[in-house]
Amino acid sequence: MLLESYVEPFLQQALERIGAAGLVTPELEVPKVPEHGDLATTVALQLARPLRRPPRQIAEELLRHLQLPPEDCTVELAGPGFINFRFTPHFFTRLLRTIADVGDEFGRLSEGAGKRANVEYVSANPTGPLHLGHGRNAALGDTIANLLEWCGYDVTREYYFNNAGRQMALLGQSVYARYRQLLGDDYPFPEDGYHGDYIWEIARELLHQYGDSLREPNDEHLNLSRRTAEAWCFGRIRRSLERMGIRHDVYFNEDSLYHDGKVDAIIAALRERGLVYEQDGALWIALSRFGRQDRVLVKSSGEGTYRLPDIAYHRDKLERGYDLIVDVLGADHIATIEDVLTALRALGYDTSRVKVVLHQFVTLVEGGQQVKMSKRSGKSYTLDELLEEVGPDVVRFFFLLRAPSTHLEFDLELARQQTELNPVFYLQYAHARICSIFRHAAERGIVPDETADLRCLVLPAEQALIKLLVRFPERVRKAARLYEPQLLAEYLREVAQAFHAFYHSYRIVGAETAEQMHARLVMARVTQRVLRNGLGILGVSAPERMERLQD
RNA sequence: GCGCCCGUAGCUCAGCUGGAUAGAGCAUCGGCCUUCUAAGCCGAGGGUCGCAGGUUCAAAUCCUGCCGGGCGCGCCA
Repeated sequence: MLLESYVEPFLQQALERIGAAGLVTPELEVPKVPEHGDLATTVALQLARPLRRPPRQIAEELLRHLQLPPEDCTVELAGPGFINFRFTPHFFTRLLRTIADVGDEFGRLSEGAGKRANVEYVSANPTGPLHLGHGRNAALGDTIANLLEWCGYDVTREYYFNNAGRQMALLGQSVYARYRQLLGDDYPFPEDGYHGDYIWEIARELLHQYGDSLREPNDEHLNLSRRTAEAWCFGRIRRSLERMGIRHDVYFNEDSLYHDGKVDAIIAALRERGLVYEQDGALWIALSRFGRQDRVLVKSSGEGTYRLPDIAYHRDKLERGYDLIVDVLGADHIATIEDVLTALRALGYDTSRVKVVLHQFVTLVEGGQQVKMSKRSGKSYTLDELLEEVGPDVVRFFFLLRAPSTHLEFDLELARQQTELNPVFYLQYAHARICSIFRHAAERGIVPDETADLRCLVLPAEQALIKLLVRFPERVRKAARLYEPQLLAEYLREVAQAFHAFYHSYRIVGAETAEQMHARLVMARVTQRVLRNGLGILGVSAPERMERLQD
């Protein structure tokens, strides 16, 4: 961003001089190989057609009009018509000075300042412990929220709590059945009941609290069983999330939508616009008018389907006036969320503020065998177990390393095995190393000079690191705009790599001159900030020291 | 059958709104610790980017078709 904004005016001017302004939008990109410079543009190639001239000739002419100060940047023509920009070492040390002066909060952006964003994530049904798929959703959603905060948004983290409907009744019945069985009664277990071990646990709690006083299977007792189960599951979910460093600002209860009339209001609004009709005793929403399928909103039993409160919930979020609403959802919600948004558009809402981030499923592999995850059968591998085995940093990083749109194969054996060599340690180690350098300096009574002259940082290893450091804000922006945290994770790996490489070849505290030492300390400080801030966005800790594993 | 996603190195995956020689980690092989932490550094091998067309000066990237895998498509959530 810094480099681009420096070049753009010069390029624009050159385009005007050759009479090609407006024909194409001049784009600048970072070449893949360093030999091609720090920035490149393909405008000459793109202009070949409209100008009906060979691209190299256009490039040559542009080159004559590109008047960049040679002490900052040199320009060259390459290949079929690329124009490459190469900035001078001095230019980069000046940039380093600029970003060093920004301070600890380097990377913060202001484009979202004054705007409010709502990020909804996890939103797992309170019918059991979280499993791995929820873990991915949690890591992704929380990181997206962090990214938006770094872009300046005022972010609300929200959990939509599905505590109404048939599934909750079923959960209560399952627990009640186990409770009765604990009492030694031959009580039938519900057909599609929840089979997990935790159901027994909740039943034991019920027994512990109420003894055999709930033996009569009436509504009150079943309701009590349901509420106990709900509270148990919710508490367990919150504890799991807290272990991952996640805390939502708002827990939105589905049943509140029924209590305060928001569900009825949706029906009334749809009816008013003629968007619903009755058939077979049920109330349908006419989505086929908008290229989708008609769906049942209210069952013939009088109960609403889940789509109904979902619409009410999203309407509520829209009416709360957020500038941006992000839904982080598993791939199985694709059809549903489209129905919801279609319904809201039909009601006259502008849904362009809603961004749906879909992530694919997590498949669990153990010993080359795929493990099926099903909550009802109770055979799922829980997020807690994973957190226990590899720790929160590894869990978060593992989930964030993949693009949301790709399927994530989670190999349990590999995860256990790789605890000691997980890529996350690579980043943390670079941070710990820098902390160690500052400790070392302090032990020697060295006070880093934050205002040091940086012009001596001209070695390739130093320049390579600086070039990466100046890109941090832009990478944050990009990861945020695309909702793809793995872009940031990959960038941080590059930064760590560049620092490790520098560290291996050169000394900081033991540098040849004091000037060099202080300049390198500034560079190390900025690297430390980038790593700490970047890891913070990913929700991964930045330890000040790490134990040596081998000798 | 219809919809969404994926197919890139032995394995798991990056590849930025099309760009110059396709990358990383792990695994394999070879070097490097009297030094601010070797959870590190340097190097090597390893690819018909699923297949076939199309658009383009330029395709892993965009379009179409096919093959293979995942997930949805309920008066379940």
